[in-house]
Amino acid sequence: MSDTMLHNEVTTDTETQIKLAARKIFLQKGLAGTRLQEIADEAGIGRTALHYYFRSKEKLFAVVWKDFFGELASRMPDLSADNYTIVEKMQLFAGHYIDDAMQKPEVDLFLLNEFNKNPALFQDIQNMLQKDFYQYFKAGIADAVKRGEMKGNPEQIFLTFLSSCMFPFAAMGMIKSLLNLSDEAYLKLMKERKQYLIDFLATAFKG
Amino acid sequence: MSDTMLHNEVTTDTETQIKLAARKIFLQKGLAGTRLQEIADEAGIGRTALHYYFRSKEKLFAVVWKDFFGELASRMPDLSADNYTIVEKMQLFAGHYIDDAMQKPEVDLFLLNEFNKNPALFQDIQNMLQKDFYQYFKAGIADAVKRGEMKGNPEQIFLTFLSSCMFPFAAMGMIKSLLNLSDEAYLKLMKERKQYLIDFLATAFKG
DNA sequence: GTCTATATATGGATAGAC
DNA sequence: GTCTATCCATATATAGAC
Repeated sequence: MSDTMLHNEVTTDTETQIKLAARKIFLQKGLAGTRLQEIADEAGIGRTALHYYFRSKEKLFAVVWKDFFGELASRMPDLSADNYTIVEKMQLFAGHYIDDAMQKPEVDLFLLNEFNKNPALFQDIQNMLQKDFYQYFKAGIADAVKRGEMKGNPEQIFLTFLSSCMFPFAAMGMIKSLLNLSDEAYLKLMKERKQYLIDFLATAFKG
Repeated sequence: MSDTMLHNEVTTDTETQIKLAARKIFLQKGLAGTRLQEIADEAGIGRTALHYYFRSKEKLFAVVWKDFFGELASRMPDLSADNYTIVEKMQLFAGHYIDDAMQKPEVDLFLLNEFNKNPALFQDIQNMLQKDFYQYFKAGIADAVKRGEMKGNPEQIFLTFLSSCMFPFAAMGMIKSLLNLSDEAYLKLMKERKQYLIDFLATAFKG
């Protein structure tokens, strides 16, 4: 309680430790699968002390979820410049996405699960990147279709595009089993996938 | 205990009821997320009575998992005939896959989760469809690449192919939120996707 | 303000009633 | 053979100790 501690706390204070621990466990196990005990152990704190800092498991999850989503914006490169074609923007996005996902491959399946179980979570982040992200690409794709540069329903094209980025990470466990890959071999495959996807996107939707 | 009941039991006996209930709940919630109470309620039986029919939760899951996988073989059309090109085989598979997945769209995310959490589950079904399924398509794609009919790494092509079939169902919740779709609109989009994918696969990997 | 002892609920499994 | 009363472990949350 000394005055000297008042505004000097670094990012290693208890509250931050808890947030980091919670983030790690929630990402691995999801909301329902996470036990507060695990978070407490990871944070090096007593189990019930968590309730002092965050009233409940749901409250803690809500905080982590918001932090987490702000950070996810890094998967969205700056596409505001008009001197890119929609295909180039898709290539840019795919490249950024894979670079980022390779650092935290658990994120993709986590997102699918939490959105699936709790659609309300989407409301929380409407103002962040998601809604714009879809409308942005859909409009660009629709334009390209009109000009005859792409073939097919813009919604379907968008889904195929998103699938090709997200699925290989969301399905990490299945892919490792199915293709019989070690952790290293899997990461190598994902690294190769960056260039593959950029090449693929250049022509895939021309029809 | 009368003799008349011995071999006459239909598929509505308690054991079958439990299996059906377990299948439904496990698919929705996964192994870890499922509470035996829910299965018991769904089956109209006491909670602890489950232990009489199936010794433990894991045993019950194992039974359901096997049944479930046998049934999944329906997503694999007969591709043995040699008079199909690999592209035609991919189109056939995609069509069957979407028809089947529309009947039970929870299956895809369930599979991703269970394979991710428990790689050992894969061993159980090695003799069924999966291993062959991958090697089969990979070999066909590699041949097409050699002949110059396709461009790119066969593994990446396979991943993109699988992504385009599986992801739209695995990400159902996210897609409904992101595209702002009702249940009906989502199913309509998936129905359209069948023809879209068949058209897409015809040219997507030509490079 | 920070954390712990304790309460309450719920999950799964066993032993044994009918 | 079928199901229930009960046990034990674990989960979250509160009240209160320091």
